[in-house]
Amino acid sequence: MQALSERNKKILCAIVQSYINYPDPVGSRAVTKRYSFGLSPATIRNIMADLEDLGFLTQPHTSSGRVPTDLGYRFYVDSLVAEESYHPNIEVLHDLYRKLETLKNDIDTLLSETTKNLSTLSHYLGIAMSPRPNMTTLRRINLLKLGTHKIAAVLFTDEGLLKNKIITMDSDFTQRDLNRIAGYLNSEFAGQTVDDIRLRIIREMSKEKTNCYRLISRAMRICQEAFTFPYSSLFVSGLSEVLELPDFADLKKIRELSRAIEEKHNIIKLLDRLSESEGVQIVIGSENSLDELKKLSVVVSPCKEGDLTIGVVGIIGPTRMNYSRAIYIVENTAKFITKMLAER
Amino acid sequence: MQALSERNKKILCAIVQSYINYPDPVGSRAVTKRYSFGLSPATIRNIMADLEDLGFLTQPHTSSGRVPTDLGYRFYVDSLVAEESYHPNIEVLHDLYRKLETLKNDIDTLLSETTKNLSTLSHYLGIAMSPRPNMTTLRRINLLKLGTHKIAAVLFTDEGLLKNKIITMDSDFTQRDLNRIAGYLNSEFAGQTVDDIRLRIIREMSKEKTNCYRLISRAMRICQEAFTFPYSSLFVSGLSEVLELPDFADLKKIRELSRAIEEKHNIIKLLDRLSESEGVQIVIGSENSLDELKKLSVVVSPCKEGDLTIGVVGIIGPTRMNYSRAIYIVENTAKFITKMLAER
DNA sequence: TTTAGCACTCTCAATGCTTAAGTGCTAATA
DNA sequence: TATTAGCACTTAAGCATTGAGAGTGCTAAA
Repeated sequence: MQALSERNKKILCAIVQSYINYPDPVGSRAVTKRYSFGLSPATIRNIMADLEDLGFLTQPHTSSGRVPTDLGYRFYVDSLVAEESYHPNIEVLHDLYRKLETLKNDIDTLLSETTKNLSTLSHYLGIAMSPRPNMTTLRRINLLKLGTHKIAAVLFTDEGLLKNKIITMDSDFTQRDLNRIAGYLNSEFAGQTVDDIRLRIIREMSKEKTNCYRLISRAMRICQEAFTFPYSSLFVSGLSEVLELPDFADLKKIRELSRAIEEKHNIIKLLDRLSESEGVQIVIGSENSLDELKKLSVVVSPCKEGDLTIGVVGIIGPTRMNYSRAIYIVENTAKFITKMLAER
Repeated sequence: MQALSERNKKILCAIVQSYINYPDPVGSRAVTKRYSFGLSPATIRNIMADLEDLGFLTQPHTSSGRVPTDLGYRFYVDSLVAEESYHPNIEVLHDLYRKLETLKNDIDTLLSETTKNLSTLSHYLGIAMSPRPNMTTLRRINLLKLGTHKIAAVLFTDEGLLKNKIITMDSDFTQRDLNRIAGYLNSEFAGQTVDDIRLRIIREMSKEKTNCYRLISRAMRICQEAFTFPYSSLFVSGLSEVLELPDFADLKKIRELSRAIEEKHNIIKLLDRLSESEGVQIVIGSENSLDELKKLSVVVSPCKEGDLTIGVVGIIGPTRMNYSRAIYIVENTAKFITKMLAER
């Protein structure tokens, strides 16, 4: 079992390419017809058998054409340089995203609309996520008295997130109290991540018994609630788009897909991990650690402004995905969103 | 063509009931077997033919059992009094909703979790919607300076909604300016609905040229943005639940369903309309004005606290729905949510 | 008015048959 | 030695046929 010859690499890529374009297993004759390697079907057959032995291809059943394995797709994606594949014109993308300009102050709506763009462009599921509030850097906190025992905490972060929480307290506060507390919190905590702040609060709280400053002890109690955010918002759209694909022609596949996207929790974790790196990340089928995604591929890119991750955008689709196109779309979407958010 | 005899009504209901329990068209023999009317299949056949003529039943094809039409379901639902049908124990519901107690200050998360409850309980799609900010009554507005030219407007409404918006202005403001403007706005607008306020602002703006008070003219410009909310949040979940139903066994139906739930816009409008009435509302198949919903049924109930609508919860499922159970679930869910929100 | 009986209709699952696509292997060829 | 032509073999998929089963409508009898 020797390594891949240059020629065989090309043939492997051609097979993958062909399968991506036409949803049928590709046979030896199809390869000779669609690509001109100057080889006869019989030779291609031999090579295909070799590629199968190496784990790049499989046969759905004896005597049908070959289909790429996840390893095959991986090889193809890794050797994708500048495919001649047809992409949506950059202008089209530009126009689509220009329409979202007005939303740049409302991250959630912006991201949710972005997923619609992603899915109409790619015909796969569009996904987008705002940064987890827990990982963001506090710029400013304001406390507003809403009613007896009720306080609104308004958090504003470096990433441009504006989050609010209603807190119900045992004791009552005047707005003046709250201003002083907020002032204290800002001086102490501004510039730290919400997570770090939470940690510090827990430490402070344990010291609290011995703490004679009422201000601080009260501030701590408020914070404990204010800095606890239950979720990061994940937006998904384009289900009806995906259901048109031949890859999701049977009920079982659809069930799997729907389960995958209902477990937002898991996808959030995945995206969190993927958004640590830079640029477009691609996870193909079984490479995925999540069971629900083992038959799907994920193409995502973080939107980064310097070191700050201000969002993640991407696509989920079948492993038989037009990767070249998907990468192009995700890459440029990330660029547009980043630019838009940077201009705020 | 005479009106329905009492006996025929009972038989119609029995047929609908049977079809709801078992997903196969019901034949004359099945009726005599499952319900004891003391009549032979032949008689039932005659009656069924009559019921078909009256538009309550149809046959998928000559020589199969009958299936209720939307009119048939409507008749059944209207004559549902206290069905003996088996409902989830009220305790189960109670337990499920008690788990959401901690979310009562965060309406969006509360509603989103509620849809999950609704769908696991009913096996249909769970839906929930918070009131449109536009229709809510302003209790209080606060303006916070975020940075140069950037203001956060925090709105708090009688319904307990807390909304914020980031506004970018041409000119800069000090926090003192903003406080004065907010004070003015509160004295002028508190107690009015956001929609009314918008109207008034437009009127004020046209007078503005002649208005020499800088305070007011500035306030108006801020408001114009602050009181424009793009959407009302609709939560939907339970797709994978629904895909298990025999009613959605074929691809076409699933596509229709997925298109229906991606048009959130339309559903929001529908729910808005339905939430004006009180108690559980039921819309069956073609009774629905939306094309996407013409093959589905909707069971919803507003959550009302006095005159204030603080949310809508409900279920979307096939017309072949266990209405009795659905009504029970929706009714009690609405009660729990209302109670929970009233206790805030 | 109800019922039994019967011919008729339609779906559905199973069967067998044919076709088309594609393979692997062997032997001939450059 | 690598490539190719040829051929037997495998499998899925489409198609018509068949029979069973469920259900109907109608007629005539109770």
